[in-house]
Amino acid sequence: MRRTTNTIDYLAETEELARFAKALGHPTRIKILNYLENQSCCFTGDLLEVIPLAQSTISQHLKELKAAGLIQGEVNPPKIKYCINQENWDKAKQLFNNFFSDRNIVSCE
Amino acid sequence: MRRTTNTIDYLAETEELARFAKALGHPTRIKILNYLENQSCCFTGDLLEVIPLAQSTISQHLKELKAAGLIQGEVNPPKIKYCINQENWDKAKQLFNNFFSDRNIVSCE
DNA sequence: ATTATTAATCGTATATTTGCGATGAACTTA
DNA sequence: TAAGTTCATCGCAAATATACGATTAATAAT
Repeated sequence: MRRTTNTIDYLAETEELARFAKALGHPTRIKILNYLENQSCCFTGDLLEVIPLAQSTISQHLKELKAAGLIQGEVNPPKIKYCINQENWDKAKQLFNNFFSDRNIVSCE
Repeated sequence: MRRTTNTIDYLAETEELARFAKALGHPTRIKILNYLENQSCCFTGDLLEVIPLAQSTISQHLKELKAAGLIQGEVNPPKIKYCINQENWDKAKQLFNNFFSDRNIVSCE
């Protein structure tokens, strides 16, 4: 990409919200998170039974969710147990909540 | 992409949420929406003063937000007045709210 | 009619995302 | 030690996203 021109200064909150939103921006990842919301935790193998994608593809989605901080993995040899990262989950919840609540409805011009 | 193998069947709600999230997944679009939340409406020109990107780039971001249903444009020659689409805004708010609230916290395994 | 203003769209370049199969790493079990 | 299980990572292909400048379209003002 040719963004040589500018490095834009966004508010930290703006970037954080965008990062969370981006992580949520794929139906497979929503489905994974919905699964985790109900199961509290899961292993990659569980997801393979629920989502018809290659193991490597699901692993990549998990990696992204982990990078965004929404989930965390805990080794439980030979498996890895994935859970929602409650701290960041709450942070994301807060950010989205604020975002949708800040609306200041006034008549236009 | 090589997704010849499967067309995955997601819940309508899942796809809808992912679509909204994807639209929010870029700091420029968050900034635009934050601007609209406070101003109620704006013209593309207003945004050019606030965001150091080319006019065509901002126009593209507006197009995406419009495609996601989060904003709407009303011709106000020779300008175009953009506002938040309240109906879909509320729908998105509801979807995110449900998503973050559905968490069923139980001990693991 | 001509010019100015505003914003969309086109064409292009590059980066990122999504997906797969194959392979590798870590640990268990036989 | 050898084979099995589980998951990450690599390498690749194709699609999509991001950004820009140039152009076009629509309307207003002169």
